[in-house]
Amino acid sequence: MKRRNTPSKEAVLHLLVNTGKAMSRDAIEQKLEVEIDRATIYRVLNRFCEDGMVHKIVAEDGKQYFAVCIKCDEKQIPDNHFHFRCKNCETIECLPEAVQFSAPNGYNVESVNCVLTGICKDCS
Amino acid sequence: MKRRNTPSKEAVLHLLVNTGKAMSRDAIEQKLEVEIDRATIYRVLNRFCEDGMVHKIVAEDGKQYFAVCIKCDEKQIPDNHFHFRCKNCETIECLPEAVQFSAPNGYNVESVNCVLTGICKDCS
DNA sequence: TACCTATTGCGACTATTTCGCAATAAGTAA
DNA sequence: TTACTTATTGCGAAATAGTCGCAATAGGTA
Repeated sequence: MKRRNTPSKEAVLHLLVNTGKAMSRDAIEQKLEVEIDRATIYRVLNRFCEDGMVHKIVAEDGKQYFAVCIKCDEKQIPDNHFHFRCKNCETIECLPEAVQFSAPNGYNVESVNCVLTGICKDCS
Repeated sequence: MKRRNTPSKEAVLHLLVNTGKAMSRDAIEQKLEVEIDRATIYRVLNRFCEDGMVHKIVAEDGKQYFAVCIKCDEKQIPDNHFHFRCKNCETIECLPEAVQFSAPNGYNVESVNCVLTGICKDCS
């Protein structure tokens, strides 16, 4: 299953890189200058996740948010950092702080999904 | 808006207390002996949340889970502890460990939603 | 240039959660 | 007990997010 370069992939990736925050499919679709189908956006994003270029967070609103995290490569578990979701500007950003936890004996943690919700620096 | 006692409320609350884990509306509906409407279950659960008897977690699957947390009263922010979601038995439980974080300056955290996903003690 | 197949767009579909409205019933007071 | 107020319920409809199958399109390679 070799990947191919397409305008859709490039547009979505550029948008994520430029924004620097985690975005929902909805936000991505609105900010895109090209028009891309809903299903395609999801497929592109999920492919990015599979390839480790992007990570996915699920916020308190139950929606998926996708972000290119610059520091991902440096860590073993890529997305074990906190995320901050601003209720005002509706964005999610990756916080530099890593999530510290020690699961009880017998619990095997495979992934971490930590979102702090509130008002961000720019909005307060 | 005074609350009234109804069989539906009692049934849902008893189930949550007996189970001791966080349950989705789906799981609640299946385990209930009485038949209660979907919408009613949601309304009952959300009322419990408003009253501080129950807290809500959103997991990586985007679904809402509700739990009576015994230790809630002892803390200021009620649900700032980790949750563990088992991919095998499909349950979510409250872990005793509190979430430690320090948001950057200017960020105002109002709520915390931290879910660790993996295989729980009973399933591994 | 031709070919293989990854990718796209479209439409339909599932699942979760919410909402409006009329009917029911819990709590209170007479 | 009876009457009354209104919180609560059930039902149907609807909003929203995300997925899937299929035919058409278009990268990449030979």
